[in-house]
Order: sequence, then structure tokens, then C-alpha cells
Amino acid sequence: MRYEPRSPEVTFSALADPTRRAVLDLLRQGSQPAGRIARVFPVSRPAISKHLRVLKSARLVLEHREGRHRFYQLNAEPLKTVDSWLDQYRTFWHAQLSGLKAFVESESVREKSKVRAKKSHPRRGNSK
Amino acid sequence: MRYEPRSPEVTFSALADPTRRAVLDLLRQGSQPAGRIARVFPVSRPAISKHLRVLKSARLVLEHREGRHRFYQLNAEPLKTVDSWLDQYRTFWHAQLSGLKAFVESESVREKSKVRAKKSHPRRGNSK
DNA sequence: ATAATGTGAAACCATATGGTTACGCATATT
DNA sequence: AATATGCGTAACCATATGGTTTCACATTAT
Repeated sequence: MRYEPRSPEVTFSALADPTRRAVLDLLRQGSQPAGRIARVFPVSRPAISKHLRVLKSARLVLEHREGRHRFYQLNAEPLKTVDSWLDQYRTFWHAQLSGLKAFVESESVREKSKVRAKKSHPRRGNSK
Repeated sequence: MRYEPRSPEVTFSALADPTRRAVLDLLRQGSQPAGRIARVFPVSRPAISKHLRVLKSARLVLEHREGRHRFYQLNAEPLKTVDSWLDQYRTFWHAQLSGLKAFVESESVREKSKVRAKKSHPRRGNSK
């Protein structure tokens, strides 16, 4: 049972919506049928249905049908992607001196700023 | 120098865009002037300017003018909010048994499913 | 069988979002 | 002083997004 690594893309955009995050928060209590989830929020059931579809395609929830009910279950695994993205930044906030650090670096950058295009960055194309 | 706690809202939505995340990634190397940042990406300079404005209002970057240049500096501090949001989920992926766990919980939920509206959740209103 | 229930899909809509080009304005350069 | 640079803003545009209402479809209850 392998899951392709999945870019952070789909995860981050699924998490961008507050209602969606709240749904995940709710599901931490355990699986719930769509209708019950919907009742918690101030929006229509179809709206929640759409959010659930987004969460499902981001694999942040798993669907499991049972009669005419559809239970949605939290699947936190994709959040690991977010966590590892954050890893790259922890150092910046762990040391309170991030301000100083950045200042120093900005100095150094300004020094050699003349040229030094520093093309060393593996850019992802955010295409069309 | 106090910073209001700031809801995750603005942070998450700022991070939703891949270009914006890439800008932050770039700034981990140190402050850079807007133009230099823009040259790295396949979009126009004004587009980057807008992204920088979003990042700035999310306090994920700090601006610091210097002559006709505007240096942008990473400010990772707001990411702590994301990190603590994630905290609530770590338990779900740390134990490989999240699947089992969720299953068990779904069982229990289904048991008492009749009523138990469980209004105990501090819902944020997504207004409008 | 017939009605009721749980839920997604369709069709719309208004607003948000990300990108573009044209322009304006300081701050260097010459 | 005149020109070149760096960069944000304005005005547009097309598409994405989130919400709504109406409808269709199973599945369960009568």
C-alpha cells in the first residue's frame, strides 16, 4: 500500500479554507457522516459536501460508505508534508535572533549584490 | 514590541500559493530586494510585488527600504501558528494506527449517534 | 409499493485571486 | 538637468472559489 508522495500543493490549498480546517478539527473526534458534519456549520449541506470532496481529493479525509450514510474519517498523513515544509523554518523562529540573523545576511547579500544571480535555486514552475 | 497573536487564517491563506511559498524558501538565504526576487520567477514583477504585499500583511516578510531598493526579509514567526495547529494532529500520524484508531472512534460515534449533537466545539464563524 | 432520509451533482452567482500591461514616482547615474 | 533604475499602483481580465437552490438517487422505514 504505497501512496505517492504528493506535492505540498494540494495539501496547502486544501488547508487554506477555514471551514475545511474546522472540519478536520471536528473529525479528530472520530469519523462522522456528512450530514452530521454539515449540521455543525453555518453553511448549506452541499457546501460542506464540496469541502469534503476537496479534503478527500487531498487525502486529508477518507470516505467510507455505510448504507445511505457516508462516514468521513480524518487522515492526517498528508500533514506530514506540511510538517516537513515547516522544518526548514524552525531554525528561524527557534532562535529569537532571527531578526539579527536576517539583518546580517541581508548585509552580506547587499555586499555581493552587484551580480551574483545565484541561480542555484531549483524552481518549480507555477505554469499557466 | 508586542505582536497580536493573529489567527491562523491569514497565515494559511498566504501559504496557499506555491509562488508565495517559493518566495519564502528563497528568502531563507537572506533578505533580497524585490527586483532580485522577481527575476527568479516566471511571472512579471508586479505579480511578485503583489505576492510580497500579501506576505507582508501576513507578517511573513518584513520590508526594509534602502534607497530605491526594498529589501524583503523572512519573518518565520507567524509559522509558529501553523506549527501549533499541526500539533493537534501529530498524534494521528505518529502512531501508525491512526486507521485503527479512527475506526474505533467511528464505531463509538455511531453507537451514540442518535443524538449527542456535541455542541462543545468553539466554531469560528466564516461570516458573510 | 410508497414515503422519508442522507447525500452528491448540476447549474448558477458573486467575489476572490493571480496575472498582465501601462504608468507614476522616487532615487541613483551621467 | 536629463536619463536610467527599482518598484509599487491602477486598471483590466480570465479563472478559481465558495456558496446557494434545485434535483436525482440510493437506501431505509412504513
